[in-house]
Amino acid sequence: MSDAINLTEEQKQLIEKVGVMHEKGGLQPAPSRVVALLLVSPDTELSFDQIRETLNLSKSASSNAINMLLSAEKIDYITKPGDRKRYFRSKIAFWKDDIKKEFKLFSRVAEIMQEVLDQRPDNTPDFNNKLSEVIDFIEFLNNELPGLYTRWEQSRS
Amino acid sequence: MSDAINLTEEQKQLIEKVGVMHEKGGLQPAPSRVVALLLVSPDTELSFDQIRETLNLSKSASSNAINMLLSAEKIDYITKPGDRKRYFRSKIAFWKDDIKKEFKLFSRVAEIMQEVLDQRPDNTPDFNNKLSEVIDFIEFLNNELPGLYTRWEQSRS
DNA sequence: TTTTTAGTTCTGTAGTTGCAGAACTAAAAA
DNA sequence: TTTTTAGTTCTGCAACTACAGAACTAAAAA
Repeated sequence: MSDAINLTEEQKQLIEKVGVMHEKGGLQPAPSRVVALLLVSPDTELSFDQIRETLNLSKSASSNAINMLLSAEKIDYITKPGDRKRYFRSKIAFWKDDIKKEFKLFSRVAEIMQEVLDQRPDNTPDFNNKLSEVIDFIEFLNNELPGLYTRWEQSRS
Repeated sequence: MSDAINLTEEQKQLIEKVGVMHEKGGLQPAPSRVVALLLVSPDTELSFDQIRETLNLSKSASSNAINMLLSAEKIDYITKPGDRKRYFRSKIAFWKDDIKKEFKLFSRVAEIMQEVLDQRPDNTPDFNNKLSEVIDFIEFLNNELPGLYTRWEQSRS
């Protein structure tokens, strides 16, 4: 008997689409399919074997993908009393943390660009000014983020 | 005689750092080094052979990297009268276009998440609401972008 | 105590990436 | 006309990725 989740053809295609989206974001194929499944599946908490059999992955690929996603904090799991299995689920609810991380990467870019600017000669002022603009705008964006959140929350109440 | 640009050890290391930054952004190693060189180099307009020899790349790697960056619009080039060479330079001045592109990718994510939401069952309201929040916030961010630019420009005048 | 469960870890490999080196090319110069 | 310049394209390969399959393991159940 199979643990595989029953999915429509549309749902399977959507998992591929969401999967490819995550691949473009730098995630490997198998972990991408796992996060995609946990977004598309009607049941949002799936066991190792449900994931494995629904996606037709080997045990090793499933294990590696799941552990990868756990340590990247893209998924977590719950357990049920009297059941040894773990039930994995998307951490989509913590999307604000993801966006914060994204902005932090942006800030890191600004830091490196500042290093570049610091060592540039003075005889390329146009170039240097443009570099300075980038850095300045990223820092501005970063300062604006908390305000953006509150304005967003106000806008929907 | 070598066309290689004279760079300090610090500049060479900074090119590696900026290069790795671009690799994390999804660019391949050789193109990453080329954009990095065009940011760090005191001279901002470099010929094919200057790039090639400064970075110790083969001709094929240089050619492929440069053409890749040209079609991605990360670099462009100028020519000089009576000189057959092209002089390549960073398009950092058009950083606003890059950020616009970045936000467009974000919007694409929201679109796909909307597709996911559209087909989800009603019996997972918490999950669905969180998905809806993500979509809503990304759309909000997108609408805010023009306003952010003007406020940034005001903040620095 | 043996068996089952719920995975993890190891080994091998097909496919892909990213480059070097060499051959090639089209336009300009000599 | 021949040579040089400024690249481009082709061929081959070493390294890496991403996975399958099999062996293994620790805890719980029988």
